Amino acid sequence: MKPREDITTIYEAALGVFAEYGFKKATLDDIAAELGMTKGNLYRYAKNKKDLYRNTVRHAMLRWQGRVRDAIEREPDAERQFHVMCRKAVAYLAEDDALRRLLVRDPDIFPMFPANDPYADINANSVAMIRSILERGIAEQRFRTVDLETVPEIIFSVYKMFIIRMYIKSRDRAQEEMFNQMVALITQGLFKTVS
Amino acid sequence: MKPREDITTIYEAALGVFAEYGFKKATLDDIAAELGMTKGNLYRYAKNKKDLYRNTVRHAMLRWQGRVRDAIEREPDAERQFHVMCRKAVAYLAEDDALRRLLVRDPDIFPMFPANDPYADINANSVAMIRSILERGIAEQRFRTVDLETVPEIIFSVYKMFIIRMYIKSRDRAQEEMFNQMVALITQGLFKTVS
DNA sequence: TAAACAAATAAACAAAAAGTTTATTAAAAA
DNA sequence: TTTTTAATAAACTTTTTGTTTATTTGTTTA
Repeated sequence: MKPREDITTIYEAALGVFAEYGFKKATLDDIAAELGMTKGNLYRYAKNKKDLYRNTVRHAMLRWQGRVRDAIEREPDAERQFHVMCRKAVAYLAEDDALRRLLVRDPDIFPMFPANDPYADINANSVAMIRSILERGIAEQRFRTVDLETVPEIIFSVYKMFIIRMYIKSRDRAQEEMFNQMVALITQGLFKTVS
Repeated sequence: MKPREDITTIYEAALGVFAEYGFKKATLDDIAAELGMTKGNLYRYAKNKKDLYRNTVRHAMLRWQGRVRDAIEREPDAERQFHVMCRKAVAYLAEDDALRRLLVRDPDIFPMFPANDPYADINANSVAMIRSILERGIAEQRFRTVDLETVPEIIFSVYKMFIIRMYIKSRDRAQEEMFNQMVALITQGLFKTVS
């Protein structure tokens, strides 16, 4: 059988087109042309346009999340991990023009109300990542004891909100200042010794 | 009767939408929404979509041309006029993001072959402007005597080509250097005393 | 105030475009 | 060669979009 096109290249092409035109104005013909194939063939990789879009966003978000995860893996303690996580998450998003454009356009990616969040599983991973850092910090007696059910969720929500604010209103010095202050605030509330 | 919407605001809105999406992906609904009216009403201002597009481009080009004309009007002699014309034409285009985007997207605006040029009359004005500068320079005995039938056309064509090159391939230092050299070359060929 | 007029809308219509399905072709592996 | 399936091309369906038309709304003016 003819070797199947790597699904990642499909998502990469789709990401570019969706980011450029938005979901509505992007057509399957555009994406197929980008890939040098016909639109009918796209239906071997996704069951419809909406599905292709969702999986494309999912792919980009997972890559983003993966990069953050990789970055914190090498850090020696929970305090460093927390710090690096906060910094790298924005830094990597800043590098990914396409994902950023989608994030600004599509309110479903980071919804204000998490009910029916199409990317709930991915966001759950992020919350889990935060929780495991907190767990470790508490176990090592570097963090204050906090409720591991609610606090990771809250931290994630606040972080999400700031990212949206930073990019929907064009990123400027004032926004970054607020972001830094927010991270400092969370950090101070969390760490036993403020570093 | 209800006062008619100023045609300039129509063109301004249309310019923004056409520049953002391109002719094909821009819809009359988009433009009407931008103006806070319904698409049907647009047919009081243009006889169809293509016509609206043409007039929109025409409007933007005339404004561009007008600014250049204003800039050279105050200059004291033909040499200064020629110099300012060359400089201001690129400078004003650099300021007009929307027109620049259209110019890059739509090969009909500055066609390689002038036959069936939809903006022939506007471009003719530019040629005429160049010709009048040359006439004046020759009359004042500051320019060499050149053929006023062909030389203005040639200068305009060369200039056009450089503008297209500068913006289709992203504008960079090397491109600007070439542009400067071209202007210098024409100037040296034209002026009796090189300034 | 009422008639006249034009601008704007909303809805209808036609044509084009875009999403989806299917029959067929072609290319690779067994 | 046979089998398998990726890919295509074309058919089909639905939606969108360009265009027209009947109606409404708001101004002017007689």
